Amino acid sequence: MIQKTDLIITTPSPFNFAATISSHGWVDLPPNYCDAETNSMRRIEQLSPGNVVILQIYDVNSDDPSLIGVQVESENLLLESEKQEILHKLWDMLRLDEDLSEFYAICQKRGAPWDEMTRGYGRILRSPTFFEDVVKTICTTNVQWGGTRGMIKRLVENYGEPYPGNPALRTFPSPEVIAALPFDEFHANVRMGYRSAYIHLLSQRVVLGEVDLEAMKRSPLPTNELKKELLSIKGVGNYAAANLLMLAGRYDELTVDTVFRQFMRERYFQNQIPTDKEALTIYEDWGKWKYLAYWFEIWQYYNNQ
DNA sequence: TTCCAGGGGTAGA
DNA sequence: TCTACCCATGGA
Repeated sequence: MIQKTDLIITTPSPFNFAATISSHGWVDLPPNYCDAETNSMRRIEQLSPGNVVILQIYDVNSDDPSLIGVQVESENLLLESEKQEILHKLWDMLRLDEDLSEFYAICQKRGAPWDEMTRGYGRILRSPTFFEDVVKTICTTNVQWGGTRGMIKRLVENYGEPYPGNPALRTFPSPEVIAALPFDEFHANVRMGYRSAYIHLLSQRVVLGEVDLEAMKRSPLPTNELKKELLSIKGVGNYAAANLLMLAGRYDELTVDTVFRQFMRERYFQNQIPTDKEALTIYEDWGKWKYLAYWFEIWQYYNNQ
């Protein structure tokens, strides 16, 4: 018997749900699904006791952006602890605990167009586990976006836990599931090229306790030291480490990739190709907020074209 | 068919 | 720290 449970999250102000779910491509990578028409997001998630549920996350009222609704579809009536787990995970995914007041104050002082940022922009969607964020980031390297989507889709379809009411809907696979697979089988099914070895190895190291990704996400270490830890993960280089720092809530590094280089060339260098060093000087005075400044500019640039 | 993508690992300077 | 070379995969 399908159960539906409605939950409400009251967010800190300012918050902009639409800007958060469309903040980057993560909303289009399974087990996340974007419904552009209703401006909502769906996610298939496994809870601690093992239950797989469907989360439909939406704006309760566009006039009151501080309220987020969550409709949970499940096979069994939800326990109170499961409701709390869902709220906790969504709080983390939407980064509702991040204090952006210092950044907003700088944007306000700079005036237009930066002051628009203070209308709740800058909370960039992430996954409930850092493992999922690391795997997805590795699958964005040296591949076009369509390729990334294909890899993650195959990973979820092959190895995610199915939702009982519709086995086509699956969760993001856990490191335990991936680590237990024979590598050849995993490699053949996910078709991630050389990335599959990195992800299989990472899963094994997580299961063996050799890498604690959740501790990295919440590490008190200075950014440069945390970056070294991230770079020690095979498959994570400069671009991926910068993306993961951003996902861990640190904005002092920029993701130098083909998107960054093309944007900088068009926006700041009159279509002449700058060196990476030259391009990086553009956001230097944003200090620990570099990535959010870059994110806002590129988000505006491609949404207004 | 060839090219190359939201790069990274490794070896060798 | 920098450079050269190789790396699977699939879309264009």
